[in-house]
Amino acid sequence: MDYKRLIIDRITLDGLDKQSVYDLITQPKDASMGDLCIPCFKLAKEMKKSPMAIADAIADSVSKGGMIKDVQSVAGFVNFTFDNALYAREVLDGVLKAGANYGKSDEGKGKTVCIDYSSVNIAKPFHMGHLLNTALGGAIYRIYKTLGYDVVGINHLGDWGTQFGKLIVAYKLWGDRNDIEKRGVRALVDIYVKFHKEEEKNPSLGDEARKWFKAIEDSNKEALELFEYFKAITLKEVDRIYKRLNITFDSYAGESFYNDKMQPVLDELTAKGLLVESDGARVVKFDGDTMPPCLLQRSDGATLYATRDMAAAFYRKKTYDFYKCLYVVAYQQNLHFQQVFKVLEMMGCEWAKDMIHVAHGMVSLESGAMSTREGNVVFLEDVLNTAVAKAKAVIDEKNPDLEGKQEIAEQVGVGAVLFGVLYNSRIKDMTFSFDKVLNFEGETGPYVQYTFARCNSLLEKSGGIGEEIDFSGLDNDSCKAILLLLDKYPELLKESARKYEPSVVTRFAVDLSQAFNKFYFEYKINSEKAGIKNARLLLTKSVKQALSNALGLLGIATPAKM
RNA sequence: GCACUCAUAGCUCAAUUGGAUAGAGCGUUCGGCUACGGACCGAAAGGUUGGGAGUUCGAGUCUCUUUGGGUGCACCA
Repeated sequence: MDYKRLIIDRITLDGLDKQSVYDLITQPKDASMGDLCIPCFKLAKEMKKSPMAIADAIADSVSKGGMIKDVQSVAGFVNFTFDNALYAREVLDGVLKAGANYGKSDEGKGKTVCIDYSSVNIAKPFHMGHLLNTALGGAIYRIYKTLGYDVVGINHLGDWGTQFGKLIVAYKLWGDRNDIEKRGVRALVDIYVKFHKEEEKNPSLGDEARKWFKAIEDSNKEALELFEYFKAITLKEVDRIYKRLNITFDSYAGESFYNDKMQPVLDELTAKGLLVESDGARVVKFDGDTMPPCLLQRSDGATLYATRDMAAAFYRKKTYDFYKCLYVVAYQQNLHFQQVFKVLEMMGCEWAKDMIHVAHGMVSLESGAMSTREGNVVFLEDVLNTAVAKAKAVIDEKNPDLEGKQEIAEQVGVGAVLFGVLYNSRIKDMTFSFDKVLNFEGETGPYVQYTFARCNSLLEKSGGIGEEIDFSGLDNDSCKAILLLLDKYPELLKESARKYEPSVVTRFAVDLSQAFNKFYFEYKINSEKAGIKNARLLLTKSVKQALSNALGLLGIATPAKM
């Protein structure tokens, strides 16, 4: 229900621009002030009256009754208070009728959003940095889908470049097929690290690597076979991780996919006179040197990262005709995307404005920045496994007779890790530590899951929700706080999408859990008489539903018991 | 050097985008199990929002400046 509209309709004051008043309506910071308010300060200029006088006049003109129980003018604010019982019925009805669809919208109908995320590098470990990226992309993917957009999840595989030459050399020197079959990417990483160590002593290895990469480009049979083999090994492992994280993609078109799609881009740039030679290489320069030039072709004719992204942009526009194309990539690459987007704009692509770099912070270790070459990485799988083991230990201690312990431990452990990386604004850097990941108390995934299980348990033990409902059982501050949160959820989802910030959803889940747990301790539910009990059960059921919807968007499971 | 970005409680972070007395969690101290699930709840302590100036009815939020951290600046991705 649109309560803002309701308020507007009740105001009978003349000479008021109702639309601008509508836009001013907001929730007071302090709930004791009321449920919605109009700060009148902005109206003061046009109306040439003091904010206090305007607030007084508006408040006086409002007819109370029904949903609007009270109106107060305080220091330039008009504060509206709802009738708690009516409001409760309205909100709970909305949540429960919609069920799993609560929060859904059709604002994205007919619009396609491409999301480039995860973009794993072949033969490199999937570490905590990738998790932040992947979890963000996956959540944004689901949030946009919920808002009615057609979403295309793209895993822009890092499956091209000289590192494959290096890997082939390393494999031929030290590779052990059995070991690779057994340990997968870890075995590849080991020989990759070894290559870089040996290369320092023996620089000719680098030439050898370049030779092998050229062989891949020339479709040499042996080189191509090994290349495909490394790719298969990596994808198998990565798919296993995606499955645990509830991540899916609609396209795996990566760097190698664009090999034959770059020349047309270079041709067009040349035709438009944008591509110029500089020190033997070809670049696009920017007016007034606002940015360093964008390098698109090396002096030896080879293409670069930016060239591939240009080709990918054109391909995506042509294939999907996107409304927006998001790149979930760490802020390290700010300049790169600014350059690529600007070049597109200079080429006359009006859709360049729809390209958005959703930048996020970087994950480092306490021992410094992560580096595959130096072997300073924490494999995500180890993190997940450790978290699951901890969850299992906690279950063994608190709930030893629980059925399906292993599966629930998986849901709780993985949920804790996912929740942890999605809790802060995406731009924040994070230093990974096991202590943080293994904390299951406070603002964490397990806390929210626990609250969900608690709701579930209450409903299970209630013996069902009867017909008789007395909403006065919800007429208290604790319930009110819950209702306000539930009511706000659809709006929060839109905010989350607009800002590309899954943390809005994560924080909602925590806020709602905190509000419910407070209520739970202050009031009895199942031991109350029927009318009150049923009203509180409806509230419980709504909270359970909202938590489930929110965690679902984050890719986190909701075990009924834990 | 230039560009981007961050700075809020001891620590990790919020703050409805310019609104009312800046809020949570962790940690610390104290309290609550005869459990509708203690992975919980309550209370206390903890702040010159890095510093300075400005814009206005009002600034953690906008502008300028300054300090400190992170990142990036040509043939890697």
